[in-house]
Amino acid sequence: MAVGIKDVARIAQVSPATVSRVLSGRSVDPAMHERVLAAVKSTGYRPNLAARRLRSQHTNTIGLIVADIRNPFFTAVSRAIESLAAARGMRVILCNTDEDPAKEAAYLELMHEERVTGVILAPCRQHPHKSALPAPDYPLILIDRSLPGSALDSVLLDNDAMAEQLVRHLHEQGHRRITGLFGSASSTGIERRAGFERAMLDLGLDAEAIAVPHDTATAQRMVVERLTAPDRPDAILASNGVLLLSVLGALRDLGLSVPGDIALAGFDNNDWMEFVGTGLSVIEQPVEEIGRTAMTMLLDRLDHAEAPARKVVLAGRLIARGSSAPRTPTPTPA
Amino acid sequence: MAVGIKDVARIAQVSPATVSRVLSGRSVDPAMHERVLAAVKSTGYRPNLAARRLRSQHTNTIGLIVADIRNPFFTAVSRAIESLAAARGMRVILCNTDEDPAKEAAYLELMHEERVTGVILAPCRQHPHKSALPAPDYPLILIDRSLPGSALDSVLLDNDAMAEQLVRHLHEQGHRRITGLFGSASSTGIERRAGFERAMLDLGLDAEAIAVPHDTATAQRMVVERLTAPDRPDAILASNGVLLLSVLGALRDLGLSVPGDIALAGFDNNDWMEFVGTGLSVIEQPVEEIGRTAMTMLLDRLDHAEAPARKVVLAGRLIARGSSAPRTPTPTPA
DNA sequence: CGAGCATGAGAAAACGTTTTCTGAAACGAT
DNA sequence: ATCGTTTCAGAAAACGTTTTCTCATGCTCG
Repeated sequence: MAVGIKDVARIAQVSPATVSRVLSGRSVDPAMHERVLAAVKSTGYRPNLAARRLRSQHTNTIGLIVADIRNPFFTAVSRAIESLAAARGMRVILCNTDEDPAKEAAYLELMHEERVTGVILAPCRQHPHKSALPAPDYPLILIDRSLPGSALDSVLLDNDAMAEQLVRHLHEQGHRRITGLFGSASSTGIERRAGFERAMLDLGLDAEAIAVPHDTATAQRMVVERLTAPDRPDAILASNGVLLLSVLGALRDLGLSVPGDIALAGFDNNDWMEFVGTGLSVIEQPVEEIGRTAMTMLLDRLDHAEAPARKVVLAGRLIARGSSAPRTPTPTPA
Repeated sequence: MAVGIKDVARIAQVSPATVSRVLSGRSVDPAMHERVLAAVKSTGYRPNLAARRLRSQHTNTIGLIVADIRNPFFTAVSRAIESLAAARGMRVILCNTDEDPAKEAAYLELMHEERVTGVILAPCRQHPHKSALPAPDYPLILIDRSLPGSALDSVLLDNDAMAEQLVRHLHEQGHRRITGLFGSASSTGIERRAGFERAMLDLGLDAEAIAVPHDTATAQRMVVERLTAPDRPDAILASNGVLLLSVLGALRDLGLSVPGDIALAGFDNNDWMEFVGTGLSVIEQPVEEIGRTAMTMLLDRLDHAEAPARKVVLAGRLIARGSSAPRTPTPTPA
C-alpha cells in the first residue's frame, strides 16, 4: 500500500542508499539522479519522518511552549519563530500551557520524548514550589519571563526601563497622580513595578502601586474600588493586557472616558487600541527581534553546551497615543 | 548516554518486551510490574516517540492547519481542539499558513510525511487554479471555510443565517441604509453576502454590498470613499475582523463615532469590542462546538473511510451591543 | 606502469521501539 | 492422570530510513 524508499529504489533500479543520497542532496551519478527523481515523482513517495528521525538521530524540530496562545504577543512571537525555523528547514511544535504549571511540565516532558533539538519557553506566571525546572537534556531558552531560581538563557523585554518610559510619557502629558497595576505572580510584573516606582520617585511623585490578581473579575472590582476612593488618579498604568481590559471595564462601569477623565497606558500594542477613546499609549515589544534572538541563542547553545547562561534584554518602543497634543513615537535602538 | 528500553529491561531484570507491555498498560506479573516501574523511575527513562511511531504505525497525532494564527477565532478553535485531543491522548501539530496557498500545500505535504492520523484544515482564502486539493491519504476535515470544487467533510458557521440575523438586528435598532462589506475571496464572505442581500430584500431595503480586497489600506480607502459619497449609510456590516478594523480606521479619520453617527456590526466576538464607542454588535462563533464537531467527524472518518462527505452547519450567537436601548442577546440552539 | 588514493554505489547494520512468534508453565476438562 | 488450552514472558523480527562498511572502478602520481 504505502510506498517506501525500497519501492522507489526498485523502480529506479538503484539501491535504497542511493535514493537516500539523492534525496538528501549528496552527489550521485547524473543518470541515476534522474531516474530516482522520476521514480519519486511517479510513485508519489514521501519519506517517513519517524523513520528518518529515528535513524538520523536528529529531529530538526524545536519546541515552542507559550503560556497563553490567546495573547497576541505570543502568537506574534510564534509566527516569527516559526518562519525563522522554516527558513532553516526546521519544524516547530507549538504548545500552549494556559498558564498551568502542570501542563508546562507535561509539555517539557513531551519535548524530551520527541527528542527535540531545543525548546523555547515562555514559562507560566506562577510556578510550583520547586520553581527551578529539572535540567532538561535539550537546550532551553526562556522568553518574556525569567525564572527566579535558575540561571537559564533568556531574552526579555527591558521591563524596568520601559515602565519608566511610560511613566515619563504620562508625566509629560501632565499627569501627576499615576496609579500602577501589576500582576504579582510573574517576573515581568515585578520588574515593571520596580521601574514604575523608581521613575515616580525620580520625578518626585508618590508611587501608588497595586498588586492585582490575574482573575479578571477580582481585578476589575479592585480597580472600581480604587477609582471611587478619594484622590482618584489621573492616569493608570496597567502591566499587562488582561489587566488593561479590566481597567477598561471598570472605567466603562464608572462612566469615565479615556483620556478625557483619565489616561491609560500599558504594554503590548494591539490593533484595536487606537480606537478606544482617542487611543492608549503602550510599549510595543519587538516580537521579530525576540524571536530571532531566541532562535540564535538556541542554535548557538547547540554548539556551546557549557557556555555560561546569557540574558538578552531588548528595548521596546513607546507608541504614544491619547494625548491632546499628539507626539511622534520615540524610536529606541534595537 | 541516552537510556533506552533495553537499559530499563536490564535493570528490572526482564525483557524489553515486558517493559513495553508494562508501559502500555497490558497485564504482567505484579512483581515484574513493580520492578519495571522502579527501573523506569530510577533511570529517568523516556520512550523515543520516533521509534514508537515507526514501529506501531500510528502517530496519535492530528494536524491542525489554520489560515491565520493571529485571528483570535483560530486561536480559540485551536485551544479547543488541542484540549479535546489531549483528552484522547493525541497530540496536535499546529500550522499557520498566513493565507498562503503555497504554505498550505507544503503543510499538507508535511502532514503526509508525519503520517498523521488526520488533519483539520481552515483553508486559505484564495486558492490556486486547481482549487481541489489532491485527495490526501489521511482524513481531512475542513473548518470555517468550504472549498468550492471538492466534496469534503466540513464544519461551518451558518453564515447566511447569521448575516441575516445581524441585518434584522440593525433593522430593529432603526437602521435602514445598511451597507455590507464583504471579502470576495472566501466562501464565508460570499455566504455572508448572500444572507445579507436576502435579508435586506425581505425587509424591502436596498442591499448595498461592496466587495473589498483583503488589503487593509485599500479597504480603508474604499470605506472612506463610500462614507464621503452621497447617501451615507447609517449602518455598516463588516464580514470579517480585518475589515471591521478598516472601517474603524475610516470612521476615526472621518471623525465619525459609533454608534452615534453610524452603527457597526460584524463577525467574531473579541474582548475589546465592548469598549469602542458603546459597543459593536457581532456574531459570536461557537468555537468549542466547532472544535468538538471537527474532532468527532475526524475520528468518525477513521472508521468509515468511504462514507459520503458530511457538512455540518452551526449557528452562532448574536451579541447585541451599541444600541441606545440595550437588548438581551438572542440565544440560538447549538 | 603499478601502487595508492579518491570516488561512488550496493550490502548490510543500525536507530529504539512494538509486535509476532515461540515455548514453558499453569490450569481445566475428560 | 493426561491432554488440550490458555496465559505469560522472552527471543527475535519488523517498522522505514540513514549511515557505515565494503568493494570495485578510475584516477593521480611517483
